[in-house]
Amino acid sequence: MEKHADTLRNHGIKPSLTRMLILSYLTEEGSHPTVEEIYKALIGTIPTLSKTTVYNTLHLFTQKKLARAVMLKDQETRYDLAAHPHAHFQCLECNTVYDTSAFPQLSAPEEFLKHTVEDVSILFTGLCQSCREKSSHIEQ
Amino acid sequence: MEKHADTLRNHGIKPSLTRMLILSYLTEEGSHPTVEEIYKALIGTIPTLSKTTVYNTLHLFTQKKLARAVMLKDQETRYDLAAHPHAHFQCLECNTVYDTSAFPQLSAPEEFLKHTVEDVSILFTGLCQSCREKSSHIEQ
DNA sequence: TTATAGTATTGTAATCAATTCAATTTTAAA
DNA sequence: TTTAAAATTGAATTGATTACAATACTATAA
Ligand SMILES: [Mn+2]
Ligand SMILES: [Mn+2]
Ligand SMILES: [Zn+2]
Ligand SMILES: [Zn+2]
Repeated sequence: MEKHADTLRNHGIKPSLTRMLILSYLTEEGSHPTVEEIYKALIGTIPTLSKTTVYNTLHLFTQKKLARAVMLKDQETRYDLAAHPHAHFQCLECNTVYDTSAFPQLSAPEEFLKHTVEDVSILFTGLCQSCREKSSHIEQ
Repeated sequence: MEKHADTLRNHGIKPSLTRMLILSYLTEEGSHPTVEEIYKALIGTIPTLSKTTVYNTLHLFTQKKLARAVMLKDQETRYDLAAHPHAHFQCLECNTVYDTSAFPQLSAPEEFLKHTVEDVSILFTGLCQSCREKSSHIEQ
């Protein structure tokens, strides 16, 4: 838990209990959680927790480059820690999101060199292995 | 106009006037328009146009691979023709979206080979040239 | 300790893009 | 023309997000 307090301080965020628990959830529990998921996961531990606080905290984390909003084919915003940049694959059938361990090698387009590129998001979409096997089992 | 009718037919879409005008707008007018923008642009020409029809049409175009929903840091979904796949750069200051002429060379992550990848989205974000020049002019 | 100011958290109301759905209109085939 | 299917409409609703004012908490100075 002190580890999370340090992480917060390192990003210029004062470590409150709520903030530590949200960081803890992002670090150890669910992957790419929504505000709703985080709220439901923590309301047992922090009975006074407000959904607005979860929104506020994630905005703060994002601003301080501790977390980032993942770009996915979803209506609800999903969040990820910013520490290890990586690409995503999202299955359009079951909506599962898979991570890459490393960031894919990407040659920057010359046309964008005149701009100041701060970040890159890469999302692969398609049918995941599990869904493909299921559907090939159904269609004889 | 007959060109757009052909394009629609080639994608298995029956060419109605509304659909041709929406395709025309995507092709010739604004870049990465929202539903709202398309609606406002066409309501003069089709006074009975419903926003629901614009939503329906864009969903149909997307399903038939004629258009695609562009993934951007925006609350409103923006649309693009699917014909020429390309990456985007979005300025976080002025929100302008720039296109690449070609799709950046991207080595597919091995971890995703077991899935069936159907599409890839690439978004660069940062500060565009114009905004950078403006801000460097202000700060002496 | 107490007062005070700044920060964090809360809860309600409002916003707004997107969807639902039943009614209506249009189109094309019989 | 009749009829069925497809396309379009518009009102109501959903649901994520934001705005905002009230309350609670924290830290520091008197
Ligand atoms: Mn991830
Ligand atoms: Mn584009
Ligand atoms: Zn799947
Ligand atoms: Zn800009």
